[in-house]
Amino acid sequence: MLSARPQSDRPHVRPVVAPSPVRADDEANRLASQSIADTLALLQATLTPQRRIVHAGDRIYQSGERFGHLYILNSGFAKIVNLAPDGRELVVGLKFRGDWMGFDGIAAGAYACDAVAMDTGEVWVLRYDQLLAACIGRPELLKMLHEAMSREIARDRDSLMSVCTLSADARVADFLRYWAESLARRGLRTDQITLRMTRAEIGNYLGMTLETVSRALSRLARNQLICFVEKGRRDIHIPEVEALAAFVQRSVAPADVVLQ
Amino acid sequence: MLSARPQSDRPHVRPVVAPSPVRADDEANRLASQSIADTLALLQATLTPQRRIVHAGDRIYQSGERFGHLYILNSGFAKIVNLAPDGRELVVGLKFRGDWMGFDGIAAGAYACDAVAMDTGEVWVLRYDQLLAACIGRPELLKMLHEAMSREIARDRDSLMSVCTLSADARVADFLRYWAESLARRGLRTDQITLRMTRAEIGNYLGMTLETVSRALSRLARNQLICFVEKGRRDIHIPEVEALAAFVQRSVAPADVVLQ
DNA sequence: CGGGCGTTTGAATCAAATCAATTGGAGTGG
DNA sequence: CCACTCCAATTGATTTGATTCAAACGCCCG
Repeated sequence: MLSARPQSDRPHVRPVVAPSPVRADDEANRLASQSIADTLALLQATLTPQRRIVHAGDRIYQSGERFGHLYILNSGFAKIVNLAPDGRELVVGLKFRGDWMGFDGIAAGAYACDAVAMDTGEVWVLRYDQLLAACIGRPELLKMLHEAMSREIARDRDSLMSVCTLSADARVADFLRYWAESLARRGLRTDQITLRMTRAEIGNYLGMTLETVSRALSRLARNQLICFVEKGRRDIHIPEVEALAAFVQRSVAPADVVLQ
Repeated sequence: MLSARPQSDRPHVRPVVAPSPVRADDEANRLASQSIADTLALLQATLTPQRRIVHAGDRIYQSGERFGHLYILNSGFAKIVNLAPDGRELVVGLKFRGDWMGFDGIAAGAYACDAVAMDTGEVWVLRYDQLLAACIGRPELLKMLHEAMSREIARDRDSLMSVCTLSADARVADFLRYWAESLARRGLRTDQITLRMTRAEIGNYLGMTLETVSRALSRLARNQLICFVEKGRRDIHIPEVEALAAFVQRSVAPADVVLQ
């Protein structure tokens, strides 16, 4: 567990000062943010979806419920919880502004998961049949729908990749990176994020126990990749998102770079 | 691994039903098989897809390649391999007759994975734009497409569930169960299956090492849940698929039922 | 026949789970 | 305001399941 001296071989701990105020990614994020806004605007214009305010803990839809609607998060955060018939439950996805929910119900005619709000927010409700009807003659709507489904498939595979190939520390780092990146793409600040999940939930999402999550976070903090913001350990400050990505990379690569 | 806490001690211990020669599942499988055949027939009738013969090891599409086509397996087996920029690679999906491939490319405009044939088979190639055009005015075609994407999303989540909540032994058992079930749904015999993957590949798919796969198989064989067919350890005989499912269930549940 | 690969199995090691104790903040009620 | 509980989180000690390292076997094929 305790290995090589830290200080020397830690090129990633750069001074907290932002290197350059405008990075290449910033433009990409601006575009992504705009794209999400455009999507929402188009939906609103063509379908005038029903709006629904949700609060932390509210179920947007539930496993077993008859499929009929798709949902889009206009604000807030949500988690997707997969339920096995035997009682196992697992957080299989996190949703942010502009994300779609409910695709899993199309094939079976009933939802296979619960979608649970993690914060106060607004959900737009679309009747699936109306959406399909609206898609006829509006190719951009269909394109949008397919892209959302495609993104979900690609994202799920990345999750699988993460749990199958990364160590616990790297998985937690990757989780934080993913969360921060998701915020960045929506034009939100990423230097300080508020996790809306307990350690137990994070662990459930990442396939590890809550103690392991806690230890991993402590190690990341010890190595300056993150730091906790004053009272409570829910708010996390990330000086450099790139440093987290770099850490994940190194943990995969040959080297023996380990957290102290 | 982690204990995806069973929410309560729900006694789901269903009795091991006496194996009647004609099970309820048989009818479901016949229907599923018919549905796959219908799908293929419809596609052929409306789009006359290009047919392509592939052999084990052939790439159906490759990561990075510009997206433009969707692929449907008419016969044979294929695996989907996700590639991370850092070189990690992971089998994230298995495909059987009637399965679609290439959805992951829609959003990004380029495929994110390799699709690799594991056997000689036939792939149908559809131009995505033609498919979309054909969907206008043929709702059943669009329905079919969406159901395929939905199924993939649901399946990916089940995979995640498997790697996150099951022990190595249970994961291997669940893998065999899934493979057998996939064959059953296509009207193929399931009592004896030929794995088209090495232990290393299985391990990669399940997030464990090849040695662990080998040990798990040995334990399953020792407990009569499977047995190897004469020469070579590629062919596996599964006396009762339900027994594998039951084993997975038990390994999740409280009890201390463990393989010898 | 011999080489190469895939597989099996054993022994040692290690990362993460489990068990257990403690802290600390948030909320409640006297 | 403090005493109290409750629950999330941290941290340490220990156990355990899986990986790693290593050796040997069996099958296929030139």
